[in-house]
Amino acid sequence: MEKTYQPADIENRCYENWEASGFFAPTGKGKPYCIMIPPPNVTGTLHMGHAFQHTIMDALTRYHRMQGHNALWQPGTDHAGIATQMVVERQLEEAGQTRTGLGREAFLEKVWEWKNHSGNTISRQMRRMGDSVDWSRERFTMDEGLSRAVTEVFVRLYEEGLIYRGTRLVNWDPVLHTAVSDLEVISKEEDGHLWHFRYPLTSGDGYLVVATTRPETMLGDTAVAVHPDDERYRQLVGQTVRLPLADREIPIIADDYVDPEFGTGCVKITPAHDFNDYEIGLRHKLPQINIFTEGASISQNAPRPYQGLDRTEARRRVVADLDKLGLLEGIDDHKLMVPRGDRSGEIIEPFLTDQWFVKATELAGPAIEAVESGQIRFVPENWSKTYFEWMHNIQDWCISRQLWWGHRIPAWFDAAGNVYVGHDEADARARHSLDDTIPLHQDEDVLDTWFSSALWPFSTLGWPEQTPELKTFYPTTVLVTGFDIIFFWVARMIMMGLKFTGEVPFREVYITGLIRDHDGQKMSKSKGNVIDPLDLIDGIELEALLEKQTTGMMQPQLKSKIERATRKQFPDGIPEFGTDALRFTFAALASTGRDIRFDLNRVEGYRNFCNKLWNAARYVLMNVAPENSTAVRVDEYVPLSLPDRWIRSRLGKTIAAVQDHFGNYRFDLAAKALYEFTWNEYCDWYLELSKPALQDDSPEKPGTRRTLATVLEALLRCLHPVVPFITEEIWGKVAPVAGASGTSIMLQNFPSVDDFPADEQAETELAWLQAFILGVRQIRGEMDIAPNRRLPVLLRDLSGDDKRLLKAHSSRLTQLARIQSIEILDDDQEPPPSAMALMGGMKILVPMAGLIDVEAERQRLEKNRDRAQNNLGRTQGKLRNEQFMANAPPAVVDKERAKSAALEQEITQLNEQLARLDQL
RNA sequence: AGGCGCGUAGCUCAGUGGUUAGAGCACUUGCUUGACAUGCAAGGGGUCGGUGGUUCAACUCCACUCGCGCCUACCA
Repeated sequence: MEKTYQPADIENRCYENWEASGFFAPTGKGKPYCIMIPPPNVTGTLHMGHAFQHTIMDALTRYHRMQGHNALWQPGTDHAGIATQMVVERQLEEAGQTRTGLGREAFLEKVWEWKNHSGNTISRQMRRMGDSVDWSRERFTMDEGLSRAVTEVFVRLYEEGLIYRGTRLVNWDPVLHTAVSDLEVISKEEDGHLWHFRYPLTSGDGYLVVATTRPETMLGDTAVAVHPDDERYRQLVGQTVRLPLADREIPIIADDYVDPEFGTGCVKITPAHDFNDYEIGLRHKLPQINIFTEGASISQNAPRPYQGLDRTEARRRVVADLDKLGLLEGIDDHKLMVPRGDRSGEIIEPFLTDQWFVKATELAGPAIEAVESGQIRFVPENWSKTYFEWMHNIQDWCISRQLWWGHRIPAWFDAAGNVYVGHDEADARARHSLDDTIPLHQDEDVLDTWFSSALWPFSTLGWPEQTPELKTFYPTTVLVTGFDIIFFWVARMIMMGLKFTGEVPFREVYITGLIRDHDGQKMSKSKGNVIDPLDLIDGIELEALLEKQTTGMMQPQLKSKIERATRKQFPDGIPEFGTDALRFTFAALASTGRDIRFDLNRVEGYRNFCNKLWNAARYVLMNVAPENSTAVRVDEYVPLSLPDRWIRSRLGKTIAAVQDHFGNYRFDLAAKALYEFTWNEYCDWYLELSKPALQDDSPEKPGTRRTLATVLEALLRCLHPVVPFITEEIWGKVAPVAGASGTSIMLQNFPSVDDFPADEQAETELAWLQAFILGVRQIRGEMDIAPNRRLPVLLRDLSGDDKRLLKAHSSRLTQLARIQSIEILDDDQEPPPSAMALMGGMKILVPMAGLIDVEAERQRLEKNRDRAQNNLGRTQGKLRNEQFMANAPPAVVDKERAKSAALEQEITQLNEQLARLDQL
């Protein structure tokens, strides 16, 4: 073995071997365990959030596979309609082509080409991460099978009246020329203005003042509204005003919606361009005048002078023209929420169009019930509130998109505009008894990508066919995803799953935190703070990293800023950490919080952990490998020493803890338990304790060798779900000497607590040993005595146990504490001036002669005494408190009594020793 | 406006109604100890955001409060 762990060497080799051997496929035996991957955008790349979630899904899958479950981690990707279409359009643009120039069919060919080209990126990343997905079952939302599921669902929902087509106000992206769902609109506060306009009363005397943040929409006003109880305007209700510029007469109406306190208490009503106004318009049967085109310039429904103007230009002209007419009352600065498309970044227009909708309210009921009843459990539980919050206020879901890339809506129109829905054109005709002579054309639009994603848990398993996989793995076990897509995806999967399979799509939803950068910022391309997980695995030079951060930017003006930030954050680029270190980091960061700051130092720490494990294995192999000595016998009885018994007991408790934490999705605690056992117990203590026991003449040698190997072997299995590569590599070498066999660690059983039962006596005795060694080390450390200098040690006031344990373990003590000699003083023997450590009643003394500074020792003892004194004060305070004595459980009182006695003894001993120092 | 979360060591974070509140990183001191300097040993560092309450006992439970953040819905 190499002296340090070199991850790159082994990781690729390992994975290829696993994959080629078919180890990722479900075994077909045992309890089904299934995780559906949240399908990433096929043309994208995996970011840190994916890497994080994949680590968790893979750890769970490997863990359950090792528990003997029939484990399936189902991989796949989605077609990401808008995002992908945008990318391909941009590529066309660079080549001097346009989507419309190419035509639908040719364009789609281009998209498929791009999909095939870039789709590999994700699978390459996943393989590098060690993801044990069943590649043979990989699915894509636009696959034939999944597309059939989409059509089936659409047709059935349509026939049940749960999908309808209608003219509604929707969120319209005027750049992408498509409707988007309300979830795809990001509203942010921006600086704007509030313009006050005068609308002259038709009756001739005076005017009303309305306020607006969007002056250009006044061209489509069809009313002015006031609050019905507003005394100022009550007598005007029913009258009309003359809409300036448009020169239309519009009514003054009364509606509760108006807040009389805000502005002037008069609101202009533009039903075709505002969601609230739209509702008011419906209530009052107002006309809807659509004054925009699909590109948000002024349409022919507006007065001629404004037609064709862009919306921002139209705004300037409207304001200027009103000003000219003396109708501009004033302009105030005003902060308002501006809705922008999450893809285009452009201001979204409420826009009146024909779209397809899902009646979400009807699907929501059972979906709410499924979580309320506990059929689906959110982890952490609190996220169910977010889910309920949204589900109780759910709006109909606009599912049509004016795009080309996606599932084309299975609806056909005749010349009269009648719509016929079916699985395909022939089916549509058959269902509606239309003969072939009637010309039909298919709806041009496609479905929202999330529509197909909502079917993912069952469409990937073959639905609508009743496949064996569906029967076995559905409902799936757990969904692992981020809180940012609870509405987009989780809720919709629950609704669709229940509707079409009658069962929940998953039993549990584990909601992960969001990976943020070191400063707590969300990682995004525009901030230039995204990290490719592969760059942490393989490392990357600063220059290459800068190049990566600043290419393909949407806002090139930020380049220098990003460069500076990158140089500051990663002055030397990123070193190679390896997959396992990254995975361990993700596991360790997976606590219950919802923001996770990614800290490079943590990765480094866990890289060191891998190296520690590697070297522990090196040590074990040096000592157990048959070529160095006789083979370790695992099949016959050998006596086990105290350290052997102790480490086995500790391992058993670690295994139990890890199982517990996996069950509760506390990967941070699992990682911590594994880290602490490996480093602080196995390496720091057991390996050190094994050294004297491995001397040739030691009777403990056989037991120690066996324990070294068997504990390491089991530890590797315990670690494997989190760090698959290094454990596989080491296991291959350790298993044979530990009496284990098999082709791969990933097919072994997870270690069992039963094989490593608790041994409380061994734990107590080893704790004594540790305390002794620590006592001596403390004196050595604080007195600055060289580590290689062997110390003479005197002991006083030993209990029977002390004597017994000392006798049994003096050689261990001598080695680990680097002791020259141990001498037991009788009670009447006056010890020489010494530094002292206390172990219960027993005193450990290190004679000072030439070694120890009296003043330093005095300070050390005083510090210890003061600390003890403080504690004693607190403890005695409690014991003097009658209420405490009366109300606290007896066990707690006893504990305080014992503590008090021990502290008193300690203080007495320390004071005596301090008095001795004074006499020097 | 409503909902949710966070505030613990210099930094990133665990934590429990009753241990001396922990870890990693950083810091100080000493060490090339035959697995590992990606290491070993010892050490310093926190009135657990604030106030009040419940309790024999609060970092932990409750109320209020300050600060930060997120989500949903918004007053034109």
